[in-house]
Amino acid sequence: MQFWLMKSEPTVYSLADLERDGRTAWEGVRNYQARNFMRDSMQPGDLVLFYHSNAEPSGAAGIARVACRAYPDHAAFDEKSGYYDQRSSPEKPLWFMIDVEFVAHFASVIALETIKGDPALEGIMVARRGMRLSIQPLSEEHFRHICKLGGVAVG
DNA sequence: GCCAACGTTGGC
DNA sequence: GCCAACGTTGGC
Repeated sequence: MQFWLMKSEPTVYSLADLERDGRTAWEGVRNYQARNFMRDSMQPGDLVLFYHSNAEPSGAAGIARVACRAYPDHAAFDEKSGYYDQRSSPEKPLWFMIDVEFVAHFASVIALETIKGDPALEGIMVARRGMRLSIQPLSEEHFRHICKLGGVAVG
């Protein structure tokens, strides 16, 4: 079992949206490193910190869970989609996605500022300056610590 | 294969 | 809205 952080702009898709939907396809990832994490490493049952970026405040909003193995991102095949990529086809898909399902909201958002200032979270990738990767691996210790800050018991 | 130009991300 | 960081593209 691995732990992940996944970013989403709440004005585009928030944790509250995921709670309403129950489960959603994480379409539109167009970065090779993030794609490789989804395609090669993410397993059903892995836990995810749902991170709100470009938000007030930006930070970890709650928890989601990986719901299935990676499969081709069909938004890349759809010419009308903003995520369309002509290099990807159903025969030879370039981009992949997973489904995530809602688990829990934190009592309040754990702000990036809080994460950066917490010695227990030293070295966490999201706190690194200029870190733009939208899917990041996370140590179990860091994951559990943030859940504790958020008032949610996991496992 | 180098690297400058360009586009995007995302905190602030 | 600004701009630093950094990924991608494309000319050579």
